[in-house]
Amino acid sequence: MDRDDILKALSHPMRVEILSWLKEPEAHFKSQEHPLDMGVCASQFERCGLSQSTVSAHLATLQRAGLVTTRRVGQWIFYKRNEETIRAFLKDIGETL
Amino acid sequence: MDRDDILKALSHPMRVEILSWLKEPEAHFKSQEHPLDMGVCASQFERCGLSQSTVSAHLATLQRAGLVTTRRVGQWIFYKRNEETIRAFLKDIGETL
DNA sequence: ACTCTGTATCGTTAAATCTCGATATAGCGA
DNA sequence: TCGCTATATCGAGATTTAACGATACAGAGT
Repeated sequence: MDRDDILKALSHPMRVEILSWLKEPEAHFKSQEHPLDMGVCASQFERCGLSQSTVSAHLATLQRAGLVTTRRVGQWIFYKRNEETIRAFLKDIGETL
Repeated sequence: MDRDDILKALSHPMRVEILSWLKEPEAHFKSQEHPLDMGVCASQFERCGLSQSTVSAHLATLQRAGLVTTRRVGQWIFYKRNEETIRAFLKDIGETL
């Protein structure tokens, strides 16, 4: 849990929004072959209007910061919030600020 | 209270550290003519090793985000945490993430 | 082996950020 | 008014970031 890395990751509104969407996948991501509790398929995030490569880069940034975890299933990669890291970060930032 | 602006302001470690220092001014800023509860004099922050102009820019960023307030007294400008905004931000980010 | 789909990576361009020294501005005091 | 101190702003260079299209890679199915 690197606070600076996480704050950098959160410094782009789209990445914050992605994390927020992942709190309630069923509310924000409708049609997906696999059950949503496996995670959300990467391509689903293109609904934000950015290109596939840009979305991929944002997801990679979130993963490097430890805010999401990924799981490959066949040709798909599913993204989930990393609740543990997120909780640790919120605790840390709450004590620091 | 603009969450995106605040997150951008917090995306530089030095600015987070400045806010942290301001939690306990007496612990981090020793000799100052005026009482520390007026705020901390801008020049005090140069102890971080950055140049005067760079420190000034960081302080301006924090102020634009509403994280600190300033008060001019004579030729000095005193910086204080804006506890209200900080609290509001922590509440907001805790609910968003 | 070939193709299709999903995702990552590359290369590039534009814009933003960080840092500095130099300069400008503002207020104090002689 | 002049000089001194504190702070802000300017201009420039270096680095980072964001975005895109194109391409590479990986897995599934034919």
